[in-house]
Amino acid sequence: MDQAKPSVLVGQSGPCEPKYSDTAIRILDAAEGLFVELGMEATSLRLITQQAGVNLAAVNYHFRSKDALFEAVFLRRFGPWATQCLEELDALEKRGAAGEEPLTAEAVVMSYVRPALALSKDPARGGAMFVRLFSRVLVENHRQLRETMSRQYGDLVTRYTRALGRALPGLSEEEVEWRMHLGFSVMFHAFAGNDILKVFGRSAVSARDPDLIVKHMVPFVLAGLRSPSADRPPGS
Amino acid sequence: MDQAKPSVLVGQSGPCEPKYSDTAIRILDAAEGLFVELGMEATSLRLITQQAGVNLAAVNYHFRSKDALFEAVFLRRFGPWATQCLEELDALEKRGAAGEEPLTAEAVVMSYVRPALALSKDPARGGAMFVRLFSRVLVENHRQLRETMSRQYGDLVTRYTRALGRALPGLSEEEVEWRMHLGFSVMFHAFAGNDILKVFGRSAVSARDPDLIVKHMVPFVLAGLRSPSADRPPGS
DNA sequence: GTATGTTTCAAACGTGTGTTTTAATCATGG
DNA sequence: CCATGATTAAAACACACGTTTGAAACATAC
Repeated sequence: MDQAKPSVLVGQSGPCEPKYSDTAIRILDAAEGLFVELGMEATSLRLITQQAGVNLAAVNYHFRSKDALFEAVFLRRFGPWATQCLEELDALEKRGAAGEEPLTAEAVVMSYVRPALALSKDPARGGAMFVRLFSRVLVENHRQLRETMSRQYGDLVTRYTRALGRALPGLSEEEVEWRMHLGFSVMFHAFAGNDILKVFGRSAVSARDPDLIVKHMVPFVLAGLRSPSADRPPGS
Repeated sequence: MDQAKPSVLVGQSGPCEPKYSDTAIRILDAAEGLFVELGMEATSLRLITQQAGVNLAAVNYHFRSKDALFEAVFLRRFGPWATQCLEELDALEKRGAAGEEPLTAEAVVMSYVRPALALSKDPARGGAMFVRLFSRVLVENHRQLRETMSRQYGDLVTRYTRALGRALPGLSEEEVEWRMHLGFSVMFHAFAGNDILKVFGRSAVSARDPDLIVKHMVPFVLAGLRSPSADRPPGS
């Protein structure tokens, strides 16, 4: 009855990276670029398979469906990034607990900027594709993916919120979450190059050089994170 | 040969609001909500017309095509917003030139936040739809719309950049553009509720109350805008 | 009331979609 | 060498899409 599937399914037992066959990888690579450029809905399987140089049916054979393919494309990049972030955060908290380093907001920010920057510079791992894909996920409504994310990586955001709260004492939990939300937003959309100026044709700024992005973005975000509490009226 | 069209076309002579028939308005309203919720590609004309309670062919009659409909949906909101922004900016620069008020970064920011806030609170003019739509436009690739925008509203961004440059003396033009880019990004995505926490299921923050958004977002953005130049090394 | 221009409606058109099917091909161990 | 399972390939499937058509309904003015 049930067909025998190769069972390289994505969500089986936590953040382990599934092994993919050669054709599966070619599909993932082609799909990644097209999803980023055109969006999931506007990208057809025929375009993907054509660009990947594989047969159309290969998508439904190696992945289950187009939706599952999208999830696989996304999680292939997100998994390693999340892992690196958690490692950085571990080290950070350990040094903080040992009293070696006071756990600043800058350290917390850099603990997720650094992995993203590393990814951006490594074409073998997708380059800047990941952040651009992520920024699409933030705006579009991928219900299935959202479930997977909250099930599999829910504690990541919890831990980051806690760390940021410790780095920014004197803020209510609500304010910490707001700043986390704002800060993360800036980072992803800046990396992705979602530029207002671009919409108006004046795309002078949106040089895609990741180092340049970090140079301007990190100080901006840090200043925002460290700004005085909005809860208290001006006098404090 | 050429069919006689009702000629309610969008881009004819600058930011004038075209008059729409009743059915055209119902289509625009229905399409707006669906485009925001599902994205342009995932929204079918059949869904739009069904929700609007009009015949399928009405879309291609009143608007020329689905693409033209999207442009009309967007520009219906963007036009008034841009006009209000330019008025605020005019007043601001006049007061600045007269020496009554020194043209601060806060004033510049508020000159585009205030119109957006006003729109957000006015259900008759789409409420928060506009910002959410805009945040989609920032991410998706609507080539045609981009042309219209740069042709019709190109000077808006030029003027804002100039004003912000004056409000933030001592920054290179490049840095001003970066901060403008980052600041606008935060605003639109914050208003649109594109929340990282939401992706992970932890959507504690994303209350859609516009006042709350402004309360947290504006100080964050202002702090970023006013942060010391990233061009100069720490000592200055 | 008839003529005219505008708007609605149901139906169909052609195309492209994601997916399935069935057979062919390949690799590999007995 | 053949049998078995995994992978590829070509073709077709059913369906939804944006768009077009041609006639009906409506309004308005003569």
